[in-house]
Amino acid sequence: MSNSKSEVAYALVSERIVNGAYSPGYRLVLGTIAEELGCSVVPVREAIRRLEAEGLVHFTRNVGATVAQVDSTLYLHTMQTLAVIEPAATALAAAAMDEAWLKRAQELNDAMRQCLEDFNPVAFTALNNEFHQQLYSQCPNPHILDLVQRGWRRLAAMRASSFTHIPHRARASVEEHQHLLELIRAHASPREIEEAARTHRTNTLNAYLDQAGMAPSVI
Amino acid sequence: MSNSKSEVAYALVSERIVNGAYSPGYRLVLGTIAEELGCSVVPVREAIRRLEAEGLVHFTRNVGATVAQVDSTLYLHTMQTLAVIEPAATALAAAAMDEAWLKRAQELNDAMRQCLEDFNPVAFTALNNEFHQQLYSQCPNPHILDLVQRGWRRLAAMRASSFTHIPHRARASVEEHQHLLELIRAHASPREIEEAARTHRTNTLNAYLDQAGMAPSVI
DNA sequence: GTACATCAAATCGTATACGATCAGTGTGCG
DNA sequence: CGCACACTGATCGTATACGATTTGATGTAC
Repeated sequence: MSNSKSEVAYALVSERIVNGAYSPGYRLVLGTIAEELGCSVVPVREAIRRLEAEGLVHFTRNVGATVAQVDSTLYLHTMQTLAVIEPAATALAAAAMDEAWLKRAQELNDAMRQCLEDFNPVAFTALNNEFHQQLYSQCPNPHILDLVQRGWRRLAAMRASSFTHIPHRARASVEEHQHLLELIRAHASPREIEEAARTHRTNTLNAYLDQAGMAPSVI
Repeated sequence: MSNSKSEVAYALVSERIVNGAYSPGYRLVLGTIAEELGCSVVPVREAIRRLEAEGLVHFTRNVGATVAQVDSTLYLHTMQTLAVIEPAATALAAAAMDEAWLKRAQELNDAMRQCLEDFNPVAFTALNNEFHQQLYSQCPNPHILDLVQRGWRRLAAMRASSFTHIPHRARASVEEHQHLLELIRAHASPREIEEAARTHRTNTLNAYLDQAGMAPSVI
């Protein structure tokens, strides 16, 4: 028995938020979830508080928890944070990347390119997530790695509200990925790699901001 | 009654860790803390889990919690994370900085310079913290701001082993602060400000690493 | 003397119970 | 007719109780 009940509760609620079963604003009642899980409210409570700390749910004392509402400001803030952290994680990870890792990343990006031909945006998004994870997963700094993963989780949670639909960025993304891979393959300096990764992320963020009629991010 | 008991417990334990009353490795027993607070273990448990999420305590299932051990690796990771985030926070905050804020920051740095003359390292460290907080506190992105504050809290918790060991950095710090202030005053680009702030932090980190006989940080 | 099984104390994990707090609703008064 | 206030149902916050797990020690066999 490796899992405590509070971990089970955490996994369940977390999963449902990320895959959209609980949409933003949905009210999370401790008693109801506990009943569904066949346990008492105590472990559920702990799970909810953990989710609150990650920003996936909003919690008000004596009132209860709801799945975090997504608005463009929240998206901006999350994406901006990721724009700072993920490139750093990638740059740190680059040193630890061997041929096998690079090969896998290259395959993922090639598959993304294929998705462009096939007009398959769902697969494209999935591959995009996997590609980025492949790049930063070797980051030797666990704090930074953790922050990046949290950021992506939050983005995944708000994917349901179709914030990430910026189709005309897809082709440029693939090219920017390719450039990044070539820098890593050539053992470019960490700063160059970080710079390229940040440009990639900032471009995506600004494409969204532009579409929403907002000013571009200063970072 | 604005504070719940779990918040009180959180504040108490947190305070004791940061000010050193609970030193690293100290065993945090739920029942004992609950008794001291005059409440049951449930709120204490929640507080401990929150502290775990922040990295201030280490928690093992069915065993218990201890104050996080500090080693040079942990210091490196925390400092490296801060080296990525804090400069970004400062750059974002720069746009929102008015004259009053700049003036206050200048006063703090001048006071630090005075501490150099007076050989007052304790006051110097306190002013240093305040100076940095002054810089990033106006950051309009609450996620980034939160991450920076958590980083500083962790450093505070391990302060015993950090800043006091690299006194020769103090004078350079003041000069780097001054440079940063001048960039902000001149409305330099966010990237320039970020670059200067990162150089400042990386220099401090590398001074520590060098002294510890470790290789400099790649970021 | 060492290795292993067994046991007991300490501590955590969770269930249940009850008091506290809040949002919504209805009623009385202005 | 509108506002203020008390009431009510739902839900959270915490106390208490007990079972589950770990750890370290003790005893026994080899």
